[in-house]
Amino acid sequence: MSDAPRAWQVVLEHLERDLLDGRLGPGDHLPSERELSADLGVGRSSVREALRVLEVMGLIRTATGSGPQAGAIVIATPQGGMSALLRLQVAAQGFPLADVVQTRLVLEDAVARALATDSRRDTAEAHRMLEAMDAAGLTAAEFLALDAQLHLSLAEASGNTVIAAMMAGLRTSIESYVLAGSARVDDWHTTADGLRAEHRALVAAIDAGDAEAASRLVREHITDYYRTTGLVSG
Amino acid sequence: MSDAPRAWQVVLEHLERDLLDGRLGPGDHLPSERELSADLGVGRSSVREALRVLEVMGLIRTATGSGPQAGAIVIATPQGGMSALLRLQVAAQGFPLADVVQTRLVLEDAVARALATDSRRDTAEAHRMLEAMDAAGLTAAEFLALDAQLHLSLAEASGNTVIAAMMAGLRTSIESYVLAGSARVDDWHTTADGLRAEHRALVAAIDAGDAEAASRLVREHITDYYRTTGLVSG
DNA sequence: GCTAGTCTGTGGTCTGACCACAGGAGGACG
DNA sequence: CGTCCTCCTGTGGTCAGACCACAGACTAGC
Repeated sequence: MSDAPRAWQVVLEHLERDLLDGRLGPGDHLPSERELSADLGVGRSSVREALRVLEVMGLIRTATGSGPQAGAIVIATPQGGMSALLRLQVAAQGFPLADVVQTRLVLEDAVARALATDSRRDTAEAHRMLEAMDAAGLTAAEFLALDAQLHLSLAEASGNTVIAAMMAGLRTSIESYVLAGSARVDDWHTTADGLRAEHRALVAAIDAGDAEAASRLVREHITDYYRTTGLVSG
Repeated sequence: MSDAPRAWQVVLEHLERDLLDGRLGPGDHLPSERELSADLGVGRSSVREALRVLEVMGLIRTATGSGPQAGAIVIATPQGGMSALLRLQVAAQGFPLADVVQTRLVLEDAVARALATDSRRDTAEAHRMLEAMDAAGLTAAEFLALDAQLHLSLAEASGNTVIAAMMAGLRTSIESYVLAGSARVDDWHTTADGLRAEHRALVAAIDAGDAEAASRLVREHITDYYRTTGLVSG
């Protein structure tokens, strides 16, 4: 029957259980590869395959050498893993671009509403991004990078780590398409000015606590960009 | 200098480029491990580490033997990868439970609204789940499994593969907690009846095209469960 | 007490060797 | 001629062993 658990799955499940049961937590060191190999009765290469998965998913980081920083350490940093997953799925055509954009719309809308109705919101980082985007001589790539950071800072300000990670991942997964879209715009300078104005209006609405306006502005902002660049019909 | 790209990253990036450039697509066979190893000038073990990542993320499936079904084949099935990622991140405490629940609320709300306003919606599968949940003698685990399928079928009916995958992943990541929550309920039978009624009301609102009611019902439905089971305060 | 060299253990990688498996090619047989 | 059966090939799955680079600890020497 299916009583053939693959060796690397044994390792992965063992480590997952250690995480769930609290034997492992953020900052802890994993046993060394050779130790895990011996303990679980599998080859070291199988251990490495499992560790590789955890590393790409952002659960651990590895370092060579010795000392407190060496070895595999649990660091739950979800954004990297989410970005990798979404980017690869889009590349493999598992996620249509339109679905990614629409999902971003849903999440951005939720973030804008949540922030506007949160009296303890902190939009300082977002304001810093707005300032940075005013700099003259920015290339489209630089501008869009700051644009991404602005949206991400809003997501992080909302306090929901899952949504922030998903937003970062969604953005990463379509980064190349967004950049390609900017090249299709005849007058990038004018477009950028429009984006700047939309950003300021959005943050202003959030600061004012106007959830409805913030929701409307963010949806228009995103929809407009994808329509003008022709990335997504509609 | 950080000019030390790790061998498995070379493989991963090579394959990602093949996917992006269309040289690889769903259904295609990857070169054999030994061939990739020779072509890229890395060891076979490094190739395997990269393939393992792609497999866990749901991008490929591998099979031994020979013939058309053997080898590594591109299959972009996002739900498995998303589930694994979210489950592990929750286990590693990268995602607080409350954030997962809140994100689910946002997505379910979006799904309910989208379905209600979509004239071409197909809720047949959801109705089948409703029927199945009426069966007598269901254990809590069985009931909750059907519950998950119901919500997932709604997400899939909305047509957004990204949201469907995220919902599946979010649900998986908190599956054990949801089940544990059911054990805390004094009178599960009554609770299950309440859930049945809420489900039917939700689907009815969707079928009636009443987005506002569907939104309100789904939010109450989810919030209620987590409050009664004491999993999330508030 | 300080410095410089050595030692130890880590991940990173490669090589080679098996195994189980599934299908195809070919021959043996009716 | 058709059918069945055996062998062969190529695949992923796994393991063992061997290096390497690295970073810190440890130690001998000054």
